[in-house]
Amino acid sequence: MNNTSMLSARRTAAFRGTVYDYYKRHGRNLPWRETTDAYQILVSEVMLQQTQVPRVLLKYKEFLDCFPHVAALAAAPLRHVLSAWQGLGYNRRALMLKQAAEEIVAHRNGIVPRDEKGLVSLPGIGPATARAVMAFAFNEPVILIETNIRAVFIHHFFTGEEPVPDSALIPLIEKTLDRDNPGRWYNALMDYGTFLKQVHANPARRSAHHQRQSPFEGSVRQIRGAIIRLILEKVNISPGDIIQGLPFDDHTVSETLDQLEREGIIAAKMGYISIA
DNA sequence: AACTCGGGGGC
DNA sequence: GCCCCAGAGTT
Repeated sequence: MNNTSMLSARRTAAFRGTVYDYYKRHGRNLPWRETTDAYQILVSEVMLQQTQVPRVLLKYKEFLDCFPHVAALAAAPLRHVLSAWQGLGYNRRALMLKQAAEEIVAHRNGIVPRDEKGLVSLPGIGPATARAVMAFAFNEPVILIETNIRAVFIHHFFTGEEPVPDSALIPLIEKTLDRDNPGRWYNALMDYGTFLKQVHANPARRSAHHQRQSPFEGSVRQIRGAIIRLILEKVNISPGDIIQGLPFDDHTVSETLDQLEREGIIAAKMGYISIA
């Protein structure tokens, strides 16, 4: 009952109807759905990696005002990019997005790749982001899997089953894909998945690929975020100032500074720390 | 396959 | 408190 051969044309049509019916009534109006500009969509997809829609809404337009096209982002100082990124978390995404923009300007004539291979070759862009850009910017009929889509297919086709690997979802996604408008279809799936999570225990938790996060309080990533904020506030700051200014273990802060430097997010020069 | 990377809101 | 989030990179 849960395999592809049992997914009849009738059930396929019914499933699409359920998803599209929800979308027509309760679909979200989101700014990145109002454009087909590949750069603007790429920015939204990177922001949305492990970050909820309401949070991205707070920063998206402002970010595009600061960096309206790929050349602007490529040419911008990382400090400005990180400032615009504050509130989104996972600061290295901002670094990689800027590096991707630099690569596009330097080696791709300023044009965002249209194919998965080209997109995935860019820093910070994996298969999910690449396919999302292909679906939403270029309306390509790719097989897109992310947490909302997992929620929908696991809820509808794998009742009570766990764990559910993506390999079991792919044939269903393939079969039910609306090839007349892949972009609209995936938007509808994601909105419907968000809805399902509100009324059921998160079905995506039954994905074989689901992973709980370690606690934030007391974590290294808490320290990393605090360090970046401190450097953005104060232009000339020494490692000692940072260590003294943060309520965390001195040695851990010191090692975290080294880590951020190795990643190319911050730089040490003449006894001062700055954004790289 | 398991772990790390932010930050905040829902419950 | 615990949970999650339009994932990617590293080991």
